[in-house]
Amino acid sequence: MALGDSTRLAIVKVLAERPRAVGELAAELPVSRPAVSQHLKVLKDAGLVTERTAGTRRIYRLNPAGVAALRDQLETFWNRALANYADAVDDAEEIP
Amino acid sequence: MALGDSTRLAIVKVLAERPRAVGELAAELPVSRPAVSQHLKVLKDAGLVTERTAGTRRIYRLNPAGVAALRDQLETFWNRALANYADAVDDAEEIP
DNA sequence: ACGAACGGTAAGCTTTGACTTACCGACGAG
DNA sequence: CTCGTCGGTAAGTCAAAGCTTACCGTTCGT
Repeated sequence: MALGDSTRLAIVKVLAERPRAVGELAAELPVSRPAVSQHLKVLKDAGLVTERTAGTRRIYRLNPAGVAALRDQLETFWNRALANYADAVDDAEEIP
Repeated sequence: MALGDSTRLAIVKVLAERPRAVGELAAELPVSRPAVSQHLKVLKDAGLVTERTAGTRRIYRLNPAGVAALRDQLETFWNRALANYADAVDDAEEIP
């Protein structure tokens, strides 16, 4: 999972507020700028962020499509898990 | 995140079908039984699974409360992220 | 009571991957 | 044209954590 790393999760949370340049992100996080760059590459490959060039700066923002896709994926998983649990309750409640 | 590891995610997916004993889980995964035990400890501490003793066997199942809690937590995050994106669209669409 | 099955724990190894420093190319300002 | 800013990439280091083997306690069947 692309959000498995805590730094990456922090980046996503910051970008959830508003788009940022790489240097801005690094300034708000306890890691160096290259580290942020590497994390952004992972997040971009995962489709969770998009990049926009503005002069010498690269503005990164969340990709709503990627975020929604991940959300839906998890949503179906939750539903299936909770549905199967409802069936399993029968076994547990045989003798109250 | 407790689901950051792929093996742990696989365990959760298997448990989403139906509860299993530790040995059963290990039989369906490409790792040893002790490895499964260690992952189950993490998942239990995270509140995602519960344990029930049945003779010499330990039956593990998903904890719907923990699953729902994580779901809600992510849900609020998605909503906030997508809401902020709607605001940011204004900047991008200034000059079509 | 004894043996087998089940599973948790400890110890150690190994590997993954996150981080830093160093370097280089791209772009804009002067 | 040149300098400063911004940021991606490479190389190397290091610590976190996942996996295995070995061991032990617990429980059930015979």
